[in-house]
Amino acid sequence: MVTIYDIAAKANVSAMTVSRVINNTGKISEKTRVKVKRVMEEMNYVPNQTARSLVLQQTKLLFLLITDIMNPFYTTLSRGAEDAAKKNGYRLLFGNSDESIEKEADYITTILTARVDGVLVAPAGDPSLPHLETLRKHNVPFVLLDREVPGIECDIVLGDSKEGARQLVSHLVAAGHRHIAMVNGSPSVSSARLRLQGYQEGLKLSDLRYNADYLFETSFGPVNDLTDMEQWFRQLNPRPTAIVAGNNVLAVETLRMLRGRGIRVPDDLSLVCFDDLGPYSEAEPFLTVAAQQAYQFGYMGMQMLVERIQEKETARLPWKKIVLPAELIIRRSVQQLNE
Amino acid sequence: MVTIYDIAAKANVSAMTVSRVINNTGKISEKTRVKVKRVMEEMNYVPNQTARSLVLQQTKLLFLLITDIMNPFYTTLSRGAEDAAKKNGYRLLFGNSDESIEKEADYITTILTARVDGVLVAPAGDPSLPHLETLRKHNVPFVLLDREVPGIECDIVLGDSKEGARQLVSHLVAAGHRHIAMVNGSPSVSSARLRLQGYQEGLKLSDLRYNADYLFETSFGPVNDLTDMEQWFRQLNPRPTAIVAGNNVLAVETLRMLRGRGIRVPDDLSLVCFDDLGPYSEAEPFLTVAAQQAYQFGYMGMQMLVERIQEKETARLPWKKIVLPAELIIRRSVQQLNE
DNA sequence: TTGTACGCGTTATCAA
DNA sequence: TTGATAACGCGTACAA
Repeated sequence: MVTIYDIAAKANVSAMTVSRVINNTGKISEKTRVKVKRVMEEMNYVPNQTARSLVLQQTKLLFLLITDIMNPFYTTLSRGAEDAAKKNGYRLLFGNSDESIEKEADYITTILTARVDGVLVAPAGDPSLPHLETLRKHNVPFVLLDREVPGIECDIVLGDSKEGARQLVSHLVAAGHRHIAMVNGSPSVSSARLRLQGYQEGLKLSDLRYNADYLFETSFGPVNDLTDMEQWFRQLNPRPTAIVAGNNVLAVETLRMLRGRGIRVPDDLSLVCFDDLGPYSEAEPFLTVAAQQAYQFGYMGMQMLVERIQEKETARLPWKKIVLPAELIIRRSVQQLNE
Repeated sequence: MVTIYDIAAKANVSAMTVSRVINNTGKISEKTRVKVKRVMEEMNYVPNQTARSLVLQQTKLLFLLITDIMNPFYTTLSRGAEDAAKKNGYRLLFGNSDESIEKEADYITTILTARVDGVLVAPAGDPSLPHLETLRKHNVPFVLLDREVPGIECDIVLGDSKEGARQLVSHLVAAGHRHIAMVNGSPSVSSARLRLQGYQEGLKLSDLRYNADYLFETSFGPVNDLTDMEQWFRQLNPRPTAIVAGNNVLAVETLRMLRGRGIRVPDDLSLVCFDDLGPYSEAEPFLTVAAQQAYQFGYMGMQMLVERIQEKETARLPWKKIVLPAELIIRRSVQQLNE
């Protein structure tokens, strides 16, 4: 491994001078600068970030913890975070908790030992609280994404889940639907709770009664075994004419379940959901959705994180909260019942 | 920051003893071990991976460079790599080159300065050669994924692109298609070249003539502007009855282009592609594809990488090459022309 | 079983 | 404008 000492020796200067050339600090004569640069080229010198981090007490490394790397919402969000990180001179580590508190705990350990400068977290749910407290205790700045965690105050980027869900229901009602079921994420996830509330409010606004039997709660991630959902659906009476899915993954899973039972969408049943499907929606504009600005979640969250890191020593700013609206995109998955 | 010295002071032992407790090395009396452990708990000690890396000359950090984080093939592959890395006690950094040689170059720098122990690379294309040579020069073990790069010898996991493409064509021919076009990735990407060869062989096997006009070459990534593809398609004479897409992203883009022109699949035109669409195919089994074992690409590639890292000092093993077969999955995007 | 001295590669501080 | 020295937190080698 080539070090600044190797460079220094070959260039007949001290290691410090080499360091100054590398970092553009201090005053250096043009002559030595050129000479040192040339030697660095010759020897294929690459600075050792590890040693640098050790003395500078910062890694210029940020971490993004998402809950589902297969979900286009999160991959799009990741692109936003990546772009913003790069723009600010940071590198980005990704982690994928799979909606699991246990895997999340592992990543928290990784984050602490890797001494990253900050973290962007989409928490697995309310039980993430101790993880966030750990980060706080160790002075690791973090910004929450997409989900609130009761008990912790921090910077956060959220979607307007309640309003989005309300719009989805209103859209269904306007199309003549009266029996509207919901397949939602776990109630331990704040966005799931708000979407349920929005669903309930939407019903109320149209003088429809909320029926708990019409609600199926699972995880926001892929559902390995559909039998529970199938059983829930089979015993619904009367059978709903429409289903609201709490997110895109659950919409896909619901679609899968319905297909297994020979039920066509939208002919036999209408389906809408939160979050868009990325490129698939463009290719095949099928699902009517409340689309979130996924890229912005990542980009703005990263901006907030970087600001928080850089203002660490200065005045403590109040926590910031950004709420991004969801946009109703009407496509073909809803049948018009009232003509 | 709490260091082993702080622990040592409070526990009335030397820093070395603390280090031994942490790493379970050397002989330590049960009494001091318990005492040290307790103090570590009390003080919320977290080992400093940076300092550790500096002295051990290894980071236990691996890097996965993919070319498209929005592509289900790569996200699935990532899951495989992640699982295998974790199983081997490594952490994983992700990077996304966006099919761009320039962004790839940036990541190569990141990789070198971060001093990761090894890299899994899906190269952007043949021009990636200097990047790989840089890694080689700096002694960073790497394994190539999905794409070969002429001029470099290394471990690699490939899909059987030629055979997969041949199968897709044969399937179309069997359905009565005679005018089969192809939308493919850049010829500077080895898998694109092989898929083109497979396409040509497939035609030949059925005594069909290869017509260069029927080939449209672009990037394997998202196509921002569809006008070129549209123009290509419009001037085709006779108009093909089927299109083979070089990967899933291009299939989606082709679908988008066709939709823009009011052409329905498969009614007006049939479409098949390399790579599956992940969960979407399950929900809506539409596209007929040559599916690759994406998860295995990542998992096996990571295994090879870890082996290569660990055998770095011992005998130099010959380069390994794994070729994974593609599986034809027949769905609804091909119209039967011959009844 | 435990401790001391040193080095990993870099930068900050202070002196020249 | 340049250099010598110490320090970042940890683990290895050797000594006690």
